[in-house]
Amino acid sequence: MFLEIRHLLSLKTISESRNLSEASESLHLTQSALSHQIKAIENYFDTQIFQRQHKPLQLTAAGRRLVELADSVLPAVADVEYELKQMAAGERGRLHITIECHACFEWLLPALDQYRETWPDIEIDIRLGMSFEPIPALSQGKIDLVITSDRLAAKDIVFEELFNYQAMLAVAPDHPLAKKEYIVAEDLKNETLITYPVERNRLDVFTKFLFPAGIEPAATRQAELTAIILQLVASRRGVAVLPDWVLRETMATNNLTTRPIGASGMFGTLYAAVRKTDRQAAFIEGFINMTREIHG
Amino acid sequence: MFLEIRHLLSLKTISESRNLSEASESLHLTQSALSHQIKAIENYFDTQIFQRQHKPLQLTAAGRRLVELADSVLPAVADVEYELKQMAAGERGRLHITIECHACFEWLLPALDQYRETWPDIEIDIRLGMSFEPIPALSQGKIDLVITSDRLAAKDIVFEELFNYQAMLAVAPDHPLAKKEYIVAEDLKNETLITYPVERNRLDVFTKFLFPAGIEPAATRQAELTAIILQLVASRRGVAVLPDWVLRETMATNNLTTRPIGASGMFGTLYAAVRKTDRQAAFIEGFINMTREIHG
DNA sequence: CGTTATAATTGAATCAATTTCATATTTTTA
DNA sequence: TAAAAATATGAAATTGATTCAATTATAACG
Repeated sequence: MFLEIRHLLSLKTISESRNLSEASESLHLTQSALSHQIKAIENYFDTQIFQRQHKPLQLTAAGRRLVELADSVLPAVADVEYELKQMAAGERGRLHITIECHACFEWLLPALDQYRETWPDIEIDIRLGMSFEPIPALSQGKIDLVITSDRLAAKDIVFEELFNYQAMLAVAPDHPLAKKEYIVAEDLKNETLITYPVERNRLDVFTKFLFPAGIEPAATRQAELTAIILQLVASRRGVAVLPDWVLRETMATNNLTTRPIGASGMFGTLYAAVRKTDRQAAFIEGFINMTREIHG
Repeated sequence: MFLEIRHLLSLKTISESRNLSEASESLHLTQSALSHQIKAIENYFDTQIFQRQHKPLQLTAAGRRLVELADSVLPAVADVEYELKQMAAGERGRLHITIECHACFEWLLPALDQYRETWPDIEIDIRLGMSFEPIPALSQGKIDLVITSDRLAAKDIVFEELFNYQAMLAVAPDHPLAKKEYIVAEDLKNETLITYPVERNRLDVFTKFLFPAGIEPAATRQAELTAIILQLVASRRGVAVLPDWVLRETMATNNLTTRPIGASGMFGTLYAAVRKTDRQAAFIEGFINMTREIHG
């Protein structure tokens, strides 16, 4: 490859000018530089590009082919350069989010609708993190943001605290447990516990509450969607432990009561994990700030 | 514009290699050069292109966009470079021919069929030269070859002799003039002269034969096609002056007799006019040699 | 977990290429 | 035909890219 973008730009400009001197001005070069440039191209290809000795600098067939190339290449390059600058400014980018907690859909989906308004050029996608470990995937650039409650060690990743939540037991208003001030592990011994379909050791109810007390619920059952879980609870088919933000909004409409887990409550924190290199990107900042505001 | 083809080529190669060193080998550069090149791009756009600190050198979103650009730009550039080299070698080019003499169609069209076989990548076109002066058009690159019998002065144009011809009077075999050894101007005083539809001063019969003798034919009539002229002559609707090569082939089939013009005959030469810069091009040489052989 | 091997970065020096400057040549215009 | 405008050219200067040598980082291995 001999040609460079520079050559194409010069050629294009010359073809749009009446003479070399005029072209050289708009290119911020001397006319001599252009003359040398053309000669170099003509030497390399061993063919004329301009019909010399004619007033309105006329292209030869070879010249026309080059200008044609310039016409297709230059705009493409200019576009990409513009896009890259936008990316660098954080106005454009990819935000592929993985969430580990199913319940997060409840606030994430409406939040993203709002986000899209401020960041129209960010390519958003959400994946449920099951088939792969999210933090390595983040390191490798397969995804761009992980919403998680585990702060794992990884040197090129930062964890930004989004908000705290309290896990609450959701029961039907006429359920016996609705009368208790707070729930202890033994209370669940005779209950059906409804959870999202994930491993037990990824559920706080088990890891932080039932396992330590050595208690096993009477039965467990899984449901994919939060709305289904809430309906099951309302119709007294079981109880569920959910973050307070899910329940706060739906308590009234779904006719539910919530009770704290344990005497001092069960709390957690949600983090946004991002690559250190992305941390300062405007569209990442924007996402973090927005979610903090929503839950502030 | 900051990006150059060089950058795109490096990027593309790196993206297809396992590491910088490997890429640098196929690019015939040191790995240091590549490292500097990448850094320059990253500095300019203020954004990462590769996910560092990971074994299989992984592209960032920005990097992917650049490789995408390279994928579209590099083949286009390579194609044009190849085409230009072909053009320089004369294997590819444009041969837009203008003919001034209508009769030339008779040998030109079959000749071009033959030419196309040897020069498949030459873009051929024929135009009847009426609306413009052919030699300036040639200078300006609007056309590439003029077939003419006038050798006009023009400094960037060369005239290559193709072949000589004799202008002959075509008459029906039982026409009184068929018995004469040769034709004198007065012989046409009582004849209908059939010509191609062009100005008189562009017809040799008038400029070289009738005007000097001050003779006007009894009538003139025009016909576009040589075949029509020949038919008209055969059916004794008039006489016509045509180059010998036209008549040689059709004399037998069309039942015609030919007679020389003047005691010493009327001769002419056909030239191919081309730009000096094109003269050496293989496909121009090819055209000239072919027509010379046909008429040799 | 430290050691070795491999790969990437960095800064300085070198080398190559492009641009400018000054001038000559060519072409156009009056 | 002279003057003006445009282009071409060669040498010097500048810019920019590449290499070299050394350092640092990363992966591989015992």
